[in-house]
Amino acid sequence: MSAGPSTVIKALTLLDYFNPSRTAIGLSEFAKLSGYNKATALRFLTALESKGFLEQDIETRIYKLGPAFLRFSQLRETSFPLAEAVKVVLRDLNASTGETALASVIAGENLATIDVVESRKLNRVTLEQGAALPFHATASGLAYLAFATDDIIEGALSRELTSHAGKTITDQRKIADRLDAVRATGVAHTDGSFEEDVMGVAAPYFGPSGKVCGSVAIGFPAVRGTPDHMTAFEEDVKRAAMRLTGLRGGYYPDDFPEWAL
Amino acid sequence: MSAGPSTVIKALTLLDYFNPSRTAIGLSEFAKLSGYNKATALRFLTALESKGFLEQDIETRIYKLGPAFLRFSQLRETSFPLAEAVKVVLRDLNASTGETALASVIAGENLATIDVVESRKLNRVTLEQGAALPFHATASGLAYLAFATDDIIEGALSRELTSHAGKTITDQRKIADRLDAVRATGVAHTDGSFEEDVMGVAAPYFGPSGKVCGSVAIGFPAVRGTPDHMTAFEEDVKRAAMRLTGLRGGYYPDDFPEWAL
DNA sequence: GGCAATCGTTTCATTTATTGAACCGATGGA
DNA sequence: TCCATCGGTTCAATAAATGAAACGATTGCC
Repeated sequence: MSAGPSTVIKALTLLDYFNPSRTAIGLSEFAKLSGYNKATALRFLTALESKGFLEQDIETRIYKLGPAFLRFSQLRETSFPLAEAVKVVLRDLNASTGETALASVIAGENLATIDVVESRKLNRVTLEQGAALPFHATASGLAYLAFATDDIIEGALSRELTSHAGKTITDQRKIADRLDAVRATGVAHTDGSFEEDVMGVAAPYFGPSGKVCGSVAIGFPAVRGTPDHMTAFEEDVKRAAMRLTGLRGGYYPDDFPEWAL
Repeated sequence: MSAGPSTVIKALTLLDYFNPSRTAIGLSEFAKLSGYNKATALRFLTALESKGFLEQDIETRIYKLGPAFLRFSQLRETSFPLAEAVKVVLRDLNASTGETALASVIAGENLATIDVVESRKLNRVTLEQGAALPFHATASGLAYLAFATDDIIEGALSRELTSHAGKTITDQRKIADRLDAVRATGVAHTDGSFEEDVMGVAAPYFGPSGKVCGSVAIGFPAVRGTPDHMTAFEEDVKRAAMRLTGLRGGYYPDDFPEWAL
């Protein structure tokens, strides 16, 4: 059962080691993180750099994400403006709930935050843009997974299920149950599974062929997760996801709980 | 003297076939454009798709640029906000000149438009965002090349120098002369070399290690290229490039004509 | 100031993934 | 109905990826 270890995939995987708190990486660090041989890593890095996907500081020899992303995201947006639609939807979701709103999208094996509109409350949830969201510990991740294909679910859960907080669910069976619940209602909840005293509510949005693309969510301090708030939150989040689905030209899949819309 | 044709580079090169007027490409078209075997192209495409760099419409099987660019450009911007700085600079350049302002950045072997602020005049130059700029026929290209390393210059000029308009310079020696002029003054001009009756003025901007990153430019109808306009335009463009260099945390290289600043 | 660790980089024999012609079934237009 | 073209698959031949070791240059530590 050889998965076909394409060289291209290996090279592109190096980019996944960037995150909001690690924006610059050197050769040796790449080699250590990826487990590749230093020579191999170097060849990948120079290849990526030559196409503008990385940028090497000529003095420190350290690598950063390159200008190609500027170029291609620009290009993608002209033909397929998602970023703008996301911004609008999140602003409204933030306005109606008063909480921090975020949207995520699946890119490869990662669910990545693509935009955040923060709450203006003093006690609020602050998120890093561009961060990867663990599938099993966030509402966004659960909302996405619930409507993903079986092999994606399996792939996501077969990784190590890190415990991020006291209430993180690390049992694969329990997560499967949670996903069933999400499928039934169309929304996902978390309560202290990503960070202590932080709750999340999320709903998936879909693409043109009924394929789930990512999720829309809010995050808020657990103290504000009172029952009456929650029902309002759920409605708002679902509406936001529906709207984004529409703006994206997407369709809900057949197995989506219609009554939940 | 085998150049070592890395598979990774070949795969990433496929992405270069996207442009503002071709935002979706099928397998066979990729194979034809790139000259790769269909099987090879397919393997590259699925690899790119699996990492989110491409997105395949499940019905038409056609490929588009994927969501990974959203993710990584977001990530790049949080640590290194260029897009915003560019927007500000271009708006001011547009305000002071009244003409269409654009910024470009080198990504791999291409000089790509990353942002455009259009003139509000009726008779104006309209540009497509994300388009690749030919080095030899645009002011942006000449401004960049003039301060690039010798091997980049050679690489850029060794490609076929397509004639885009009546006055396009396709003679390599003449272009070298133009580059000398640009080095002396710090600004590049074009007059009808990219499109008839369109003029351009451009200046390079630099990165943290004194390396040229791209250029800032304006494009305008040739009728407005009167001598007094031109001197003002040059000053405005140079100032804009200087500002962008500063915002980017860049430095001018030692061989930059200081009196030109 | 000198020693040691670590950095990025190069080399080269070994291995393994990449390559491409031919083939397949599906789709769609003439 | 036929033919062209689409996306995708197969498999032997081949060419490219690999990794241990070594190199020189910094860097940091005693």
